[in-house]
Amino acid sequence: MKRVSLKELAKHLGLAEGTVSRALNNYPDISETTRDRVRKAADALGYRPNNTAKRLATGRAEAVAYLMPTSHSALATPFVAQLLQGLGDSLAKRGWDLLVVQPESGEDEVESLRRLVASGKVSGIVLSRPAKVDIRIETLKSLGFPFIVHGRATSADGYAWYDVDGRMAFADAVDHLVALGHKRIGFVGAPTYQNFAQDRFDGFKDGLAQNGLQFDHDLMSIAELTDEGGERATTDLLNSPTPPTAILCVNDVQAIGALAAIRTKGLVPGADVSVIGYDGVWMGRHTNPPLTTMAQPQAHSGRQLGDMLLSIIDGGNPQDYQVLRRAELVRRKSDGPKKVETTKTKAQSREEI
Amino acid sequence: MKRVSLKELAKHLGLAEGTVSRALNNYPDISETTRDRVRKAADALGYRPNNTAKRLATGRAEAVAYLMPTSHSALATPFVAQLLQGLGDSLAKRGWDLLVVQPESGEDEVESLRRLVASGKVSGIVLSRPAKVDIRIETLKSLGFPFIVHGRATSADGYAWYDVDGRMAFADAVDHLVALGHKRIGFVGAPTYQNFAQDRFDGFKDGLAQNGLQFDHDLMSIAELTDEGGERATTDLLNSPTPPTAILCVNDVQAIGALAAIRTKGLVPGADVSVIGYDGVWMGRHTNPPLTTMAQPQAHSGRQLGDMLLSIIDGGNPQDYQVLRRAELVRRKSDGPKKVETTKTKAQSREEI
DNA sequence: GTTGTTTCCGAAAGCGCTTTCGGAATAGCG
DNA sequence: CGCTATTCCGAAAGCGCTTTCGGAAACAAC
Repeated sequence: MKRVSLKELAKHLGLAEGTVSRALNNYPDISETTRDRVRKAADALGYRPNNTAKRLATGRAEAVAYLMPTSHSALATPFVAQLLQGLGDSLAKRGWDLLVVQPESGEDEVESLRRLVASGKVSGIVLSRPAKVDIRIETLKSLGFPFIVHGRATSADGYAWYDVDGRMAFADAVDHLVALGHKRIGFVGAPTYQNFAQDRFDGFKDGLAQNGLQFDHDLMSIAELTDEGGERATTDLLNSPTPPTAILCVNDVQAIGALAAIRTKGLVPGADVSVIGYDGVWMGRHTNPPLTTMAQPQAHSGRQLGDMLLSIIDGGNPQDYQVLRRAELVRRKSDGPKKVETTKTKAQSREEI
Repeated sequence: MKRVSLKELAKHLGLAEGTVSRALNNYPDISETTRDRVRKAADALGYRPNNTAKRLATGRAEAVAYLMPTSHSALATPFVAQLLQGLGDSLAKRGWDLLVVQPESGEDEVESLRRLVASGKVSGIVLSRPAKVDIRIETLKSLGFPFIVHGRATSADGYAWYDVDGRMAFADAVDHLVALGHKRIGFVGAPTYQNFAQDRFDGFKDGLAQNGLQFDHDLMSIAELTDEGGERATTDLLNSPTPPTAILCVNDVQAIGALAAIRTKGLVPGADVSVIGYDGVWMGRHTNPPLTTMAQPQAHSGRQLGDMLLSIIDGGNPQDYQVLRRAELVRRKSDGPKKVETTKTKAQSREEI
């Protein structure tokens, strides 16, 4: 199991180290015959180039880093496994490595980033969940270091990103709800320092506007991105004097909390009040009732991110690598037409009978 | 942003490269005074050692790899984000790197592993989801390469692992169900080439035995580890002439499918037939009804894995690093006492009144 | 047969750091 | 004050590979 070095290989072949190296790396100044000879011997002896040495010599890292989202909520990371898988696939085509790094706790995020690029350990970086104005993006931009963002900051210029259009999705969702007869549509949102939260909120307002509806501050509630958050926010909305008949949640996790809130209020989600989430998490199929949602196109996002980053590292212009995908409505059971009567008028009509 | 090298630092200080290196690495043959001087200058100039060069010189990789589970089912990877986070934390204490690698598709898994250890890119490996007899474990053992397994193979000797006792958990679950009056307990399992599936099945049988119950082949069904799998298997069980009154599922995802199967059969999970899952996935709180489950102690498993691996790399005996943790019952709403009467006898008893 | 081109390979200088070895300078001892 | 221990640092040889440069050999043209 002891490794064969280039030197040994060369000695074995009676060639110079440099020659063997060039042969293996397809330099044009090596004849086909010796190139063949070298290759044969190489895998006969089981030669494996030492990556570390290669990196030192070339200065190329042949690796990229994925920056883990810092949020400590485990719920915020349902997709990272898939994403890493896709990234890995993409990099594997070149034999590159994938590093997972997280900002050291307590350390300045930017300092940590600088260290990463300075370390020379990677030749590209994948960021996720950008803030509205994300200092990491600015840093990397000013450093001229290759990177790509999963998502977008408010300013989408001058760097590469892959995102799905949350704004459009929420506008679509409002359209859908309006088509079902809803007029009082609530919004359960997240703090908008994360850009996606802002985006989706903007989409919500777009949707209202294009349907001639007024934005009503009482119909919106901000909460953290957990089921409990969604539950609390929804409860608040429901307790208002003029509660919404439908609620849009900034993501599925919150939406699931919303369903719970509605049920504990003695109402039935989908009938009494509609709920639409966003993400398309697998679990939505099994909630009570199954969750209608704006589903992200998950497939291969990791691979695409990887391919794009690779192209940029190869010298591509980041501007040329910006892809926006679209979410689509997956109807399940948590949305439905607006009830024609409120409970109050229903009670009245019963009395009339 | 151009990096300062050791050489430059040395020149700046008027010392030799080697001296500076030794000073920074706390060699005893450097006086305190010059050590101080060096340190000060180092961070005044913003010196960052080049990891690649260091690795080449020392032969130490200062990195470990996490081998992604090969299963292509996205559902099989709900925990990897947390796990990676924990691993990262653990490694960060030493400034080590975390690589994520997946077997190149189509390539021999063992060959891929050998390549990884031969590459010298990492000094330790984390494996997950071992098969009953796992060739990767054998390979690494015979290579004498430091590694740790998340989970266990059938043979748990001669290597380090971190696992939660699925066998015990399922025996406990049977106890619980028996205490609730259930006698016909079904088992929805997974193909047993993965050791955890075997373990849990064994635990199920243990539980039956210690409660004086007979194992009945008709009460068990094997399916893939998805919700659909659980749904199909449960439907089969329910359609048998003598259906179970309670069902144990090998994991929560299947259990969620089981709930669906029960509902579509017109029965109510938790009342007509009890369901208990395993894992403790977050979503269980929001299923219909909320899922009772044997929850794994998730917290910090990644960090613990990392710490253990580090110890082994430092020369610890793998045998000394085997930790078995225990799952605990989280009661929600999908289990309940066995109905005292079947619908048939219920009818009879009514007549008697 | 001389000069000019190509073709193909050897030699050697790094890449940035570690680590062994030996020796100068200082200290300790009689 | 001379002699052996200590302390502290400089020098140099790598780690395994890449890449530039120059030149020998082979071929072409006149």
